[in-house]
Amino acid sequence: MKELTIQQKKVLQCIKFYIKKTGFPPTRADICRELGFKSPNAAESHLRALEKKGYITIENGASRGINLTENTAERSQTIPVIGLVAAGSPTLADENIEKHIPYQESLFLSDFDYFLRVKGLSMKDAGIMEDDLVAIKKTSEVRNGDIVVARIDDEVTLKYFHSSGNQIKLIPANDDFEEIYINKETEGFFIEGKSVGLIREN
Amino acid sequence: MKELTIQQKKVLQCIKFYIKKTGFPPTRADICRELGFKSPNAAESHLRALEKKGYITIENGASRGINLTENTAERSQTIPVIGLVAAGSPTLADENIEKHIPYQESLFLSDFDYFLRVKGLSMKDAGIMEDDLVAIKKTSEVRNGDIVVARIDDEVTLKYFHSSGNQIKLIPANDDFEEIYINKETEGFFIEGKSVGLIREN
DNA sequence: ATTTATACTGTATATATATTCAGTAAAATT
DNA sequence: AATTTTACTGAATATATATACAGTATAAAT
Repeated sequence: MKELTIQQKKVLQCIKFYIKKTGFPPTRADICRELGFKSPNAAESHLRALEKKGYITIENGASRGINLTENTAERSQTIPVIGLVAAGSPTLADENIEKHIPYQESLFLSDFDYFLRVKGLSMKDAGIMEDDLVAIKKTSEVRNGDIVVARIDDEVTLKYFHSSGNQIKLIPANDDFEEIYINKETEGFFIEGKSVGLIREN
Repeated sequence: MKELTIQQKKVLQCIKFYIKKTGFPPTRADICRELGFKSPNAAESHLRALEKKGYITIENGASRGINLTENTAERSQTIPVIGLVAAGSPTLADENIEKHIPYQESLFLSDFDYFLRVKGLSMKDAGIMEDDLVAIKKTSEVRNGDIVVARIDDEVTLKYFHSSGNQIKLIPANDDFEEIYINKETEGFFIEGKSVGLIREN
């Protein structure tokens, strides 16, 4: 889908927010009020741009006849599932996203940013099995004992985190795997986030 | 909430359907068209009745200003979480329900009836840890290799299922636990359901 | 260099829409 | 028995709303 401009994004967000708040879409005048426009035509032309780019449909002649496209509506309520690939970091770039699954607040105790699809059994003894979806919160603030997503150059792994002084240990939960020792200042080392939950689809 | 008449239910259904179809609520005229009324006042008075009974709210003066009440929208049903207690079966009786958590369709591949809070580590090697929530589908149709909720008299356990001929084996996923052998016709033996997914809240 | 898209203000207007008023009639409540 | 609620038709209307038209100005694409 074609990229939106900053203003168009604002208008789209405004529509979503208005629907969430009131249960029905805004009028041109409502959008102007929310975003500070002084002419209804400002809203009108943004709406036509959003329509042209496929983010909404407009029923001509109908009041509040704005309908969020399936993609548009979903994107606000779904969480991406990202594959844990050996090379490449788990970014939210489209090519890394397996699929989207419905999101609900308070599914876990903490909020989170994406699901990571687990490959391999290096965290087996922590009850994390192949193909499990681990809920990841993007943060570099982690504590000893946390299960973290760590990146070393292009390799991304899920391990227990333990730091003492300047040294960091990445500890697997499986005797068949080796511990990884890194220095805090090591180039290419980065903590992507930490696990805050898990879903197994069986 | 006060009971609705047949006609009022029809109008409410009509509103829900219209929103699902178009993305925005209907006008009085739209409702008339859908339900065959010849006067917009027919819709108007039904709407006011629905408002009075608390099923919708109406923003006065706004076109299509109908908002389904939270209860009415019913989109996020909740699913009970049941504790796996040594004595007593996981029924949906209130005293066994820990809490309710929001439910989302298609969270797992199969639908399910409740979550079971896991106690103990008898299924550790299957990646099922203490306090995990196992999504259970109530059924007695299970296959070899399924993880099932089995009841033997008053004891409820989560185990791998394996039957051959008349004999059933309940196999733990932890060497510290023993396999359980039962005859199909054993009194007090019952398959409550099977696992179709798992959530770990961390 | 020219066209197209973005990003608005400002005015005008046909019509889409909510809403009131006047009735009729049957069913349910009080 | 009297009142309220339900369930409409039918007409009227103020206004909420989409939308076209006339501009201005800058940025991006061709």
